[in-house]
Amino acid sequence: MPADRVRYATWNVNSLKARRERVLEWMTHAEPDVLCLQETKLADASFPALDFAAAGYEAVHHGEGRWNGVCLISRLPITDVVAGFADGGPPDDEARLLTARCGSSLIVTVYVPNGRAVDHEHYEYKLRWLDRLRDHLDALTTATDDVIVCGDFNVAPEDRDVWNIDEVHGGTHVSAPERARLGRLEAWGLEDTFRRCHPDEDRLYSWWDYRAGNFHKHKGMRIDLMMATRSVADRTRFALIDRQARKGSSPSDHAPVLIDVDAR
DNA sequence: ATGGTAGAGCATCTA
Repeated sequence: MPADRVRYATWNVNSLKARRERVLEWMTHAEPDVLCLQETKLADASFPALDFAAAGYEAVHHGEGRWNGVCLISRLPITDVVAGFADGGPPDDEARLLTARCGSSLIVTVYVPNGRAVDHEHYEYKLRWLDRLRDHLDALTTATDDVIVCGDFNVAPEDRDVWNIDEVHGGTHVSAPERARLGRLEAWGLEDTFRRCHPDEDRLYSWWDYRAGNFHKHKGMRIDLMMATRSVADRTRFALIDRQARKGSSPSDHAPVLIDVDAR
């Protein structure tokens, strides 16, 4: 990785305890400068910070134990760490949001609530959560800053980001209200950098259900996103979903997404 | 055949 570019990656690992060796191995060949993980399913005390330190990375983790959990792993110095929302509202019961400055960029990693079904109470939580995310950004930064908001959004931006719009369980991930929240983040000043690098390609997914052989049938969705402000998006030269990392024994149900950004 | 798998942890919840 030449020093004139910074490589950012995001990966929902579905338990860092189960995926620790696989993540460390992936890092040795993908060589991200900044890696955000979701669904670590770890308490902070169980986070394997030493493994990442030995590989040359600083790390911060925001977890609760059994579910959720997000972390930020970086070769660049990590400062200004904020766990959860900074919007002035009540604390989130669930560990889904972590913000920090890595070098000169503000990195926000998210594990957006799944929603379960559009008529479920959890779906309302998802919509409120996405509203709060925008307020969180307003509280900490502006769209003229170098900001990356990445992670598992549990929303597919467009119909072409889903293998079959009619088969999406419970109608979540593709509903108009969720996409409207994504649109509000875009209106705030964030851009889907992966889509910008691949404007015309379809069937590019980042998640495949473990069940029913969906990965091998390529029945997936693109729900893991690298959103960034214009100053970052304009310098994004490369974007990739690493499907190789979804193969082999004991994979996560998500593939990592990475982008290379030219240095200023 | 209206399910299927995986991870938490030990009955069932979450995705």
